[in-house]
Amino acid sequence: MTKKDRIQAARLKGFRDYLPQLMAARLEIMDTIRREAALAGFQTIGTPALEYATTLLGQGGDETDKQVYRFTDHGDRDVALRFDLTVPFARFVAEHQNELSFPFKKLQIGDVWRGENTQKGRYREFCQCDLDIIGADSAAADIEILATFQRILASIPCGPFTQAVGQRRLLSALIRKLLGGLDEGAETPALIAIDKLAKIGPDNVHKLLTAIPGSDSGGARALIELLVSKDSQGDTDMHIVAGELAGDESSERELKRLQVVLDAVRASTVGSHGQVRLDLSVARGLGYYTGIVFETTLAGAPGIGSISSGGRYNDLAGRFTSRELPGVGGSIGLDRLLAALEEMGQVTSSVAKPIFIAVATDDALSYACELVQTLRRADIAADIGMVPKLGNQFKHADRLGCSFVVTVGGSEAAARTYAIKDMQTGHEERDLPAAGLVARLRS
RNA sequence: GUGGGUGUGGCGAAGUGGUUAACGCAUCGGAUUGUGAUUCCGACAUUCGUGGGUUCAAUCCCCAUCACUCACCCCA
Repeated sequence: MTKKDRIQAARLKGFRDYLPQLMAARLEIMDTIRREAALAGFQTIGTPALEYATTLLGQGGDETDKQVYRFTDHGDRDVALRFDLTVPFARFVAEHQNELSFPFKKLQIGDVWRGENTQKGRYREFCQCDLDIIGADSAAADIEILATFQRILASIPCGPFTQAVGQRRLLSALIRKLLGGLDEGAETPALIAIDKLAKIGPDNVHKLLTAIPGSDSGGARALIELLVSKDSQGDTDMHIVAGELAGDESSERELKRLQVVLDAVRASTVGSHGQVRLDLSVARGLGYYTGIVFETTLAGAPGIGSISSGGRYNDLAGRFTSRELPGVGGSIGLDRLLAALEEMGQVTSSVAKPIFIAVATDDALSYACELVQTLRRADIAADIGMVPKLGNQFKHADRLGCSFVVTVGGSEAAARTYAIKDMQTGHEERDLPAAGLVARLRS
């Protein structure tokens, strides 16, 4: 085959390969998430990567619909790759509602696809880890979600992080109260503008707000003022918010519940290197949130943006069923988190290095295989030399990072002995009885 | 979709209008056919993203195109 005929080995933009080191770190994070989620009583589910396009489209607005990978399959069906895990979950719940018992706590880890432009920490194929509790509109459910995300991130070596918690209904109430008579449908742009407060600053947000039809400039100023003012802990000042919304019964209820939730999450995550911050300016663009919303950023990688986010939604499955199922949940962007860890130089994994069995002469192969199996049966990771020349086998063992190399040849096979070399010190012991190998390595 | 940047071997990277395109890392082979990481020797780009133009001559100049990348938008 000439060079011209060869196909250029290349990946699609936004799609990644994972070399062993990165993949090991990735799997370790997944393990942590699984472990913590299971400890908190979340059950793992799975859904297909491909769904009917009608299931997925029309949920997040035009912007997201445009990014959906959509095509016609071999049976002429209009299909699409899932864009997130939440919408397929809504379909899942509607379809299996009689087989689930509520409240249902769910974990789902899976890849999703978005055909948007790539950027640092943003890919077209990436893994999300979603935790949701569906079938309960309670402070307890909100607490479980926030606290579990806290615990998970605290178990990952990602350094200090901040979980900023907002409340969509309270924010809406403030917008209605202060911005005056907004036109129909003008609340969403107001939310989006406020969401940018931390990023573009008060003045720019004020410009955006006053550009919205029906909004009041002085009110916008007051709203921003209120959102920016923080109490001694760095939280949005609850007393000011309470004063502003006094007399509005439902807001007072929401406020009280929010206080309970924050107190409980803080109490249950004492000692974690993550902190919870009340920040009512956290709004999140997605339209379906109806209660708490949250966004998590790492202190060590601010440029990466949010690595975990979510909130409460009270009728997610409404498109599929008449049954009203309130839920709260969120997701961790595994690949974005990994990008952050890479940026911080924190990609580590503690995968056990195997004991390497080097085969000095061909007549020892069967004996070497026997030793390898003995080690593996004893739960000790073991690898075997597969290339000619002992030197090459040692070189390979060295590159794998093996601490010990066990060497066997014809004479060892006959005597059922082995030689073992400590790769750090270079010291080798010979003629040890094979029967003691497992015990020798455990010591 | 809009704006900026960059394209030289697996990776990093030098280079110049003119005969063989530095170097480093990685990889492979040997020195050393029962012992690695050190050392030494050797191999590894008919070619500088692609197409066209200028020129006696282009990796280097010009045009186009594509790819990648960063930012905006949106979001994990």
